[in-house]
Amino acid sequence: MPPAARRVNRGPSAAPQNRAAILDAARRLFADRGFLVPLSAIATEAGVGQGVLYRHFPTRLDLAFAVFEDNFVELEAAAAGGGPDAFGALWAVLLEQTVREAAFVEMVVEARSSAPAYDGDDRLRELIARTLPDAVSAGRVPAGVEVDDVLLAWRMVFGIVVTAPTPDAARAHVARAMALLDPRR
Amino acid sequence: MPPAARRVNRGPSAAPQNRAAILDAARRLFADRGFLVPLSAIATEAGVGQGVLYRHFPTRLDLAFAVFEDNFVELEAAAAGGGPDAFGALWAVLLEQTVREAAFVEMVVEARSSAPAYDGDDRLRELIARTLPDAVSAGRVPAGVEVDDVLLAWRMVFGIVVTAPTPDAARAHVARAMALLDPRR
DNA sequence: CGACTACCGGACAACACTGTCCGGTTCTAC
DNA sequence: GTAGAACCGGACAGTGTTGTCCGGTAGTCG
Repeated sequence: MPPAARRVNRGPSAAPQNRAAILDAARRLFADRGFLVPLSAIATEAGVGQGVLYRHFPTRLDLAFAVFEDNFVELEAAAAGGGPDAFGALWAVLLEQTVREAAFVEMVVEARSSAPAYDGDDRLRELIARTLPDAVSAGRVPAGVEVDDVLLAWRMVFGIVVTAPTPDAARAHVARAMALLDPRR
Repeated sequence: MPPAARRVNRGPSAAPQNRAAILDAARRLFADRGFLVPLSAIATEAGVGQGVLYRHFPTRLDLAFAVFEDNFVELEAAAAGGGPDAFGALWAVLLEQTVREAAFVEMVVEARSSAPAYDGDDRLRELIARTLPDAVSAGRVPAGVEVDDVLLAWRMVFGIVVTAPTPDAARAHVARAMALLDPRR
C-alpha cells in the first residue's frame, strides 16, 4: 500500500496531526452548529475517537480556548498598528469574527461563570483600552464612548447574529446596526 | 379529610386549573432557566404529571405560544392609545418584557423555522408600523428609522440580556445602550 | 346508586450526550 | 530485532430529556 494511504492517526507521532484535525473540526462545527455542538460530533468530524479528543482537551472550554486563541491573535494584530485607525481595524475584525463564529461570544460568556481565570473579556478590554483613546481624540469615535460601551456594542452584535436566519442576513443587519449607532447619519 | 386538603387535580373538572398551573410554571421557568428548560421540570413545578402537560401542549412551542400570548396582549394595550407617545409606550413594554423573559425572543426566533405559521415577528411588526410614524413625525424618533430598525434594536437588546450576568445588570446595560442609540446625546 | 366518560400521574422505553476504559497499534531506543 | 512507551479508537456505562402508555381516580348522567 502506498504511503499516501497509510493511516497517520495512530502512534505517538500522530498526536500533533490529530490535535490539529480536532481544532479544525471544532472551528467548523462551532461556527455551523454553535458552541454547544456535541463533542462526539467534533470527534467524528475530525476522524478521531472520543478518547483522543478528551485526552487533548478535557473539557469543552479547553477546546474552545484553543480554537479561539487564533481569534485573539488576529485581534492583537489588528490593534498592533496603533494610531487613530487602530481601533477601527480592531472593531472591524471583531465584527467579522462575531458574524462568522458567534460561538466565540458564547465561549467568553460561558467562561465568565465556569472558568473565571480565563478572562476573555479582560483580554478584549485591554485591546480596546489601548486603541480607543486615539480614535476618540481623532474624532473617529464620538466623545463619551467608553471601553465598556464597545463591549456592550459587541454583545448587541451577538444578539443580531444569533437571531438572524442566515449568515448573509446577519452581515447585512450588523451593517445596518452600525449605521444606526453612528451619530454622523 | 377537610376539603382544603382534597386533591383538586384529578378528574375532568381539574383540567382548567391544571392548564393554568402549567402556564404559570412555564412562565416562571422560561424566565429563570431559558426557553430550553426541560418540559419535565415544568410539569414538576406545576405539580402535574408529564402526561397532563403533553396533552394540553403537545410541543414546547405550543406551550410557549400560550405563555407569551399575554405578552402580545400587553403590547397591544401599550400601543392602543395612538398618537406620538404610543410608540414609546410600546417600546418600553417590549424592553421590559425582553429583560424579564429573554425566552420570548427565543420563542419568536425558534418559531420562524419550526412553525412559520405563527408569525410572532409579523404581529410585532404590525404594532410598530401602526405607532412608529406618529412618533417620527413628532420628533420622538429620528427621521429615517424604519420598522425593521426597531426589530433590529429588539434583537440587539436580546443580545445584551442573554450575555448579562444578572437581570439587574441586564437592565442597566440596556439603559446605557438606549442612551448610545439616542442621537440627542 | 351505578356505570360511563374524561382526565390525571407516574412509570417507562427510546434517544442523545458525556466522559471513561482497555485492547490494539505505532513509534522509538537500544 | 525486540521491548517498552505513547497513543489511538470504539465500546460502554451513567445521566438527562422526550414523548407515550395505562392503571386508577374524579366528575356526570340516567
